[in-house]
Amino acid sequence: MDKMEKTYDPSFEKRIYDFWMKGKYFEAHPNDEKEPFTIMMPPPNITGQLHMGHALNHTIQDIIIRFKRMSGFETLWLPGTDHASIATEVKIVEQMKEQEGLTKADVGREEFLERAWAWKEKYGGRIVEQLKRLGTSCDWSKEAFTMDKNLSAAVVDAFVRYYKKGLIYRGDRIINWCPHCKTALSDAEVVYNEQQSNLWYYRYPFADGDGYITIATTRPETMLGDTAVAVNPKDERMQAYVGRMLRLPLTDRIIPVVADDYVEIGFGTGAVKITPAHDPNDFELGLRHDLPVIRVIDDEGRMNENAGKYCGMDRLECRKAVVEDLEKQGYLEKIEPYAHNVGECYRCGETVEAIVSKQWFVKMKPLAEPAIKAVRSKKVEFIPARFEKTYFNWMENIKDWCISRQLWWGHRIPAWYCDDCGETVVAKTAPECCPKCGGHMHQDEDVLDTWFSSALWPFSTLGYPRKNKNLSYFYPTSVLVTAYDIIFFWVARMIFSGIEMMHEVPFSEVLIHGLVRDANGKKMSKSAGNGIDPLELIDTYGADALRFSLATGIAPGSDTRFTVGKIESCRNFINKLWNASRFVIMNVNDDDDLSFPTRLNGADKWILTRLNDVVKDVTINLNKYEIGLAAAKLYDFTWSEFCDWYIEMSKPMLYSGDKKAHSHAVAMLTYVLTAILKLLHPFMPFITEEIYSKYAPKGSVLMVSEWPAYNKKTVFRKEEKSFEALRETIVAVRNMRAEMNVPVGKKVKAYLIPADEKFMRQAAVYLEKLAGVGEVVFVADKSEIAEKTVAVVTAAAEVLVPLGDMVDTEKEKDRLSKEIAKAEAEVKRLKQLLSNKAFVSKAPQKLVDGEREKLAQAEERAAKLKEKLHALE
RNA sequence: GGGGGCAUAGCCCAGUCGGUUAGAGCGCUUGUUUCACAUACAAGAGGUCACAGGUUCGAGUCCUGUUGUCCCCACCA
Repeated sequence: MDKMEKTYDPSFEKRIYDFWMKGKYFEAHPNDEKEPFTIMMPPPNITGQLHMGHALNHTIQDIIIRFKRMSGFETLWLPGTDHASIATEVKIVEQMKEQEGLTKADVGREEFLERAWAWKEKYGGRIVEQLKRLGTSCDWSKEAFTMDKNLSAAVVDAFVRYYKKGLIYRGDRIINWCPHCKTALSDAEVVYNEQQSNLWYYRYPFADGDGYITIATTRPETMLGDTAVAVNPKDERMQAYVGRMLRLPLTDRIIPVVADDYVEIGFGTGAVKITPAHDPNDFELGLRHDLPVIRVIDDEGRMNENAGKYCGMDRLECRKAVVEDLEKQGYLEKIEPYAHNVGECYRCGETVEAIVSKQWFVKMKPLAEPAIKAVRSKKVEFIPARFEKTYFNWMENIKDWCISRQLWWGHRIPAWYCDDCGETVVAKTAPECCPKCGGHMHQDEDVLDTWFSSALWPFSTLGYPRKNKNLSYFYPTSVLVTAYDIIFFWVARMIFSGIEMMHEVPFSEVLIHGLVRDANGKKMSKSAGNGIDPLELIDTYGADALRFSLATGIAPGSDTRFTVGKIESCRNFINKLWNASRFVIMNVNDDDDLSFPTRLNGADKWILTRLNDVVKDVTINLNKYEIGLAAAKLYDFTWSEFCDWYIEMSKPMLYSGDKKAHSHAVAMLTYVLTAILKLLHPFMPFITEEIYSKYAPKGSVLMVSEWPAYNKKTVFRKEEKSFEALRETIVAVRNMRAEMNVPVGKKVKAYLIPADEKFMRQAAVYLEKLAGVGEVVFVADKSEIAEKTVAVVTAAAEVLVPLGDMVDTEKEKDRLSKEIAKAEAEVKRLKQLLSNKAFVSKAPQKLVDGEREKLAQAEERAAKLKEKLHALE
């Protein structure tokens, strides 16, 4: 046996991980003898560093995958990273600017991409190494990157197929534009934050000089692009104005007053200025009324030539100027303070502009329909189910997805345009010349939304579009594990992509977890500086402790707070396991026979019964992804039952000097310990493997061992009950000692009137060891006892302890009275319950019988206690 | 505007098909350096399960409403 240190020290974790890697235990291969179980890792961004969110996400996945592996599945957990188009590009641009004062334009596309790949080489590996420290059992031989050759092939394949089916189109639409990143964004990439601003009221005069109409706006500068004013057709105040023309202030443009339901009668003045080029609603309204679209803001967020004298100004600067000019020229009616939501770029925080621009879009309606059906028909199940609502709400109201990005880092759009005739060709490879006129063709400059490639992740990582064994064996995958904040970005898009491309949903279950918050419930973020570095926690407490602290007390879909106290208590639990194991292992002698004992004693039968129940429950919990419940059960069983009771009960046998008894005890201890190690392994893989290696047969590896099975041959309900009663008795004696101030070390004598003499004679040794009873005298009748005693009454026995001078009659009377009151309250409650005819007739018979038995016990206990009290008076 | 979560011990949270004495952890009180572990052991205190109704033999759990709180979506200028 290896020597084990007194205190658990997690420094062996790296050694264990290397051992697993060397053994290739993480690798999965198509195997027709086994059922596959597949998880696709949500690929972290190459720019990312491991944070607590990753730690939680990967801990959950690893628990599931290790559990399934031990349960006999061919388990594939496929890891990888995401090129994170915009996030990475933003970082590289920042770095170039800071370090060299260079811009993208300075270096050019080719050199920029070289830098990006260099960045990927340098930082893409960083997060992978960090993941390994957590103990993740992914198949690293299949590690993927969204811009790998074959994954890029999948992207092109998907784009071309969508295009040919008419599901991808190019057109002028209003899109979200980030003036800082200088790219289009999808709706999902815009976050809204409330800002304090004003509502400006301006008078637009009628062209014929007769009166004016007042409009209210939050964006005065866009008035330069106004092409109409709209009113509600039902608005009686406005009806006379419809069809009349207005003279747009600061310009010489004449614009109409149009009627449209979009305008809310009660808001503002009831008249809205319409800027089709810079507002999504105005754009739609403009289409309905065939209004001109006049762009006044350019890609940099500056006013363009259509803005007349304001040309070249930044849009915020222009706002000031326009506000000033309108006031000077007498158009201002009033200004009211107003709070409203402003869209910001999810990557850089810049205020997003709505701009009309030519972009590529995915037509969503035809894709959304089958994706909705798949969830409705439970082909894909969300856990917890309430997230289906979020999903439906999004899918049912979805607009077309803008997928082109004016960036360089990403998958270039496989579209070519003819220099001469403008013909568009979408193909997997570059056309040599224009099929129409033979002219030269150039490729679209833009790249695809990074989420376009992530949407294909469940099959692109398995080699699609190449037909191969991995793809047919491991697809569709089993469960996707992710936080709720990414359902729209990723989960929804994987579902429709999988259905469209593979004709099969990408996964049958989506396990949603929450976010890791700080001790005060705040979201951890870099800017707030309240993030905790998981790597530091691993250094201090070990990966096992971090994992267990994240796994315990969590419920699917709910956020969890992380505190240092929590990880400390988990570390303490691991230390407990370490020391319990150390105790077991150091008691194993070379000549001990460790085979399972043929004759079991009462304590054995009790712990085996409890173990079976735990195996059963934990297996059910894990199959239902109830990770927090499973963890709590194991914590409790290991500590409160195995350590606190079974190990203590094994000591008399271990120290008896009887070789056979010693063998028996260590055989049982190692048997239960092994089961515990297996059950805990998914949660704390390192320490369980390490402990197991100290005593397991050579070559036996815990992580690929078999998951414990419920064995009804080792379930003993009668003994379980007897032992529960014995435990109760021991606790009651300890309690009595504490109350009567009996010194800890003092052995007392006890008269015993047992309920089951045979059982108690066997169990008497535990009273001595665990309750400090030095001498047990079995008596049939209390008349045999002459001394003054303190009485403890339980279902297992009456225990009468003479304490000599320490017996204080008054104190004992008080104590007994309290006990009697408790017992009588119980009797009263149960009598009431059982006198309820409806309960007796309608409740399950088993429950009623149980309550009857409880009543009988409580009555007996109360009677005995009263007798004792009587005797003292 | 629409949707959802949460409200349980001093604190932070579990609580599975509704089952009758509501559980951990931390903290608190008391005692213990006992031969696996003081990162420990033993004993204990501490709860009107937000509030009001309802369904049920039985409700922390299901339904309705109220209050408080957090989040997501939409974006009425």
